Amino acid sequence: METSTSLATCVSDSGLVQDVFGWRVEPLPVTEPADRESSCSNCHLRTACLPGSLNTEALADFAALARVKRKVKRRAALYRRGDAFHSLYVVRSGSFKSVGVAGIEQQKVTGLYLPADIMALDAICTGVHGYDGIALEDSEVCVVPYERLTQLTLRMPELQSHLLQALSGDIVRDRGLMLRLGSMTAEQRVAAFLLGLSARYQKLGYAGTRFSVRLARHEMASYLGLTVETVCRLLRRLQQDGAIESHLRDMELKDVPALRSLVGY
Amino acid sequence: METSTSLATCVSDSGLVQDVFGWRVEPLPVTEPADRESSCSNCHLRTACLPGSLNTEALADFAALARVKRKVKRRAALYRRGDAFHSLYVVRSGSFKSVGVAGIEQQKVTGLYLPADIMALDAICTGVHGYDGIALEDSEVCVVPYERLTQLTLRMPELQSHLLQALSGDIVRDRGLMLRLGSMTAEQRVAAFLLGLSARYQKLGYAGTRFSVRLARHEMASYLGLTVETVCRLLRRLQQDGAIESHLRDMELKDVPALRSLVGY
DNA sequence: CGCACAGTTGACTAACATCAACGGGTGTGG
DNA sequence: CCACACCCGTTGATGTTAGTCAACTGTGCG
Repeated sequence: METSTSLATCVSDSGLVQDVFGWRVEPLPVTEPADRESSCSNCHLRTACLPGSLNTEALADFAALARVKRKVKRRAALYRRGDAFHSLYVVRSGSFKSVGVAGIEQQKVTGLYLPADIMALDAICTGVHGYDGIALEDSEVCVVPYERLTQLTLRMPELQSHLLQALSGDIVRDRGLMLRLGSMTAEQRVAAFLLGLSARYQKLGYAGTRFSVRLARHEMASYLGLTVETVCRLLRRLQQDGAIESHLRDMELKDVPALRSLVGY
Repeated sequence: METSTSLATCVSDSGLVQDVFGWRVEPLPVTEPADRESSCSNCHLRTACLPGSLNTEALADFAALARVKRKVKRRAALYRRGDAFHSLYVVRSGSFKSVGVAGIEQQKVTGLYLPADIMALDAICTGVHGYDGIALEDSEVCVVPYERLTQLTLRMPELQSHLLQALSGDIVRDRGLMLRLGSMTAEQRVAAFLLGLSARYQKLGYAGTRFSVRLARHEMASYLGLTVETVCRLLRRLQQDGAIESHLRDMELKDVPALRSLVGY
């Protein structure tokens, strides 16, 4: 059971798919059509999502395209490194991490995906998934078949524009993280990570000062290019300084300006 | 004068535009139409470039779109952080770096662009350039107006596909660098950087074992998140170990397997 | 209830940054 | 064309940061 639901990310209730305990599990075999009426038109994430501000008829077309949903249990894989790429995935509820390999069997967390984030954009260029996509909690995604999407975008300039923006946005985010990892101290990285998460949650309509980091300490460390111990120590230091309150994965930002000044903005 | 032309990157001979010495120079005021006949159809970079394998008539359309070239003198800016985004740029000859700010007036090199690379993809999502694009030598780019490009892609599925792949490829590269910066030692970063450059030059048809790093030491250091001194020391170490031969910006990879094993592949 | 693992803390170490100094190449101005 | 200055590149000595090793506690799950 996940520790807390302080974030209330509408985790789907009925888990239909069995998962296996542990890190090495098979990807779920097949996609499953959605029985419930869950079109894009009545999705609370719509404005933040790919269809964005499409008009109603265009929205219907897109909704038909993204009709198939898929549930993924905690720790299960949505896709695996090496799998053939066929679809993009939009996080509908829950959260995911992307995991790559760095060096000899060194796993490294390369991305964190929250609701409305698009996964597998990096696989477009090669046709093969370059990273594992692992659910951090019981989650659900909208499956967007890529071939059909690119056909649809030809008819819908706005959608094409959105897709290009999404890809570009990913580049911006990656490059921002690069800047961070390259030339920031460990403390700055941690602070920047928390501020970044806060901003993303705010965009989703949450408060942004209280949230749950869905990553475990070692995942967080991997993501930031640090060790578990230093992450731990730095969180404690930030807490002692009164900048945050942290208990396991629950975070509360108590002094955002202090965090900002740490990062240098 | 640039130190060497060991790479023979067909730098255009006649410099029409005056540049100003130093780091802070004005962006070139206007684009200039190409007088010479320099269509995509007879460009030696074509297969590696955006149009890729378009058929002849489609190629003509694209060539018309990208007809305008622009020369940029060494150290001059193709665009500046904050400039409105209107066009993508494909490097035709020469090379560029993208420079961002990290913290308080800390400049950081975030990208290195060689011939056939597309610049400013990150600006699509915001409509504003997020980084300075600075020529590392006298260079030339093809100007690709973004609005017109997105209109053209609607008629040309292949081109749309190429564009999406290019964007996705950028994500892959960024993420690869992230993996590097995050969890590699300084020596590994340097080795990985050299191997990466080698691969890119090979794709352009060069040998890949002898090339000129167009970045100065401090730029290289910035790009890799290190200091000038450590980059220096590590290059020396690699040279002592017989893995490379380096004289200023001229590099020769003498033992690629050794470099690979350092990085862990 | 107990095991396994996540999280935390402390002592020590290695890696990299910082500070300082110097040769040499490059670009500029005389 | 030459001289000077500046910056690039390099090297050594020292300092600080974060990684490593080890031990312990807390938590969740079987």
